[in-house]
Amino acid sequence: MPELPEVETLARDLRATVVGRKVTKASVSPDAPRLVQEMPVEVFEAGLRGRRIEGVSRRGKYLMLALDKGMWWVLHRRMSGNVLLRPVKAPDEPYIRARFRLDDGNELRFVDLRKFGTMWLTDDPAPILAKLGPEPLDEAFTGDVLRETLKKRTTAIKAVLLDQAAIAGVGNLYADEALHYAGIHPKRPAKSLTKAEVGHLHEGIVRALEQGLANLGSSVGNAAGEEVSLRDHVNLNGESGKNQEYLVAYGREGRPCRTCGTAIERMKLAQRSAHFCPQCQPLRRRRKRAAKRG
DNA sequence: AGAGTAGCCTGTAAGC
DNA sequence: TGCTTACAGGCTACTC
Repeated sequence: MPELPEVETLARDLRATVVGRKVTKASVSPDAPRLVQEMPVEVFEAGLRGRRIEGVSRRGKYLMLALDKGMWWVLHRRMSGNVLLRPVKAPDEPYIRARFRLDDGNELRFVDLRKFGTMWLTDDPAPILAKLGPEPLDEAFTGDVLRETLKKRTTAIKAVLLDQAAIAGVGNLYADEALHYAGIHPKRPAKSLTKAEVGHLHEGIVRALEQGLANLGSSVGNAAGEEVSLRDHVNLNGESGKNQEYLVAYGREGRPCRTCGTAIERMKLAQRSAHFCPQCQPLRRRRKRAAKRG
């Protein structure tokens, strides 16, 4: 699913391909009535027409395209949203919810099986992004910053990692990965983490996200060998990422922990599946020696 | 105010 | 075999 590494990969691909291009036509499918936010679809389509893309950035899981005339095109992929860059004449993929013709013979296609994706056209993106917490890959995001956030929270650490107001851009997959790297059980109350554990978690978050980014994202739901698979994240050219091959926790239920060989377990937490190693990520501190009985 | 959860959405897979 | 149900999950809106 698109989290920080997947959205950042998309932002980088777009920066290399569509900056300087002009949108000559925008059309949103009538079967995606929730795609455009806060304005009628016709206003959105007319507002994008003729706009030049001047820059591409990312905040949390939001993709931001800076347009001329001070406008911003903001996009959130949610669960199954993908952006593809294709020649106008290329055959359609299934589930195209909107298309944006460019002035070079290509078009951007927003493909979204589950229709959770959202877009805005605005002269001020700040309200859309207002609740987001710090960017985990910024230098300003330190172990101390994370410790300040966690010390007030009584809920499970994994629920906090999923809270975009606590840390922007971490979702279910990278939260499981970060907790595994840190050796922390997903159910541990956030405020119960020691200073050392918060340090390990900080390192785990950065490590999980940077590895995902280096591998151009995780594509866990796509059928192997399918050229353009649309059940999960694909990049601008339609290819899957590679990070699913390197995951240590997410989606590995029943398979051996890469550290100790114990079977990875799955549990329900905060209405999400949480994957963890019961040996490397114990809920309670293990006794140093087995208790003697009798 | 923090915590917990229904609902949005559709294809796949498990269960009867 | 064919139908029903559960599941995947980012985020908002809602309740307690």
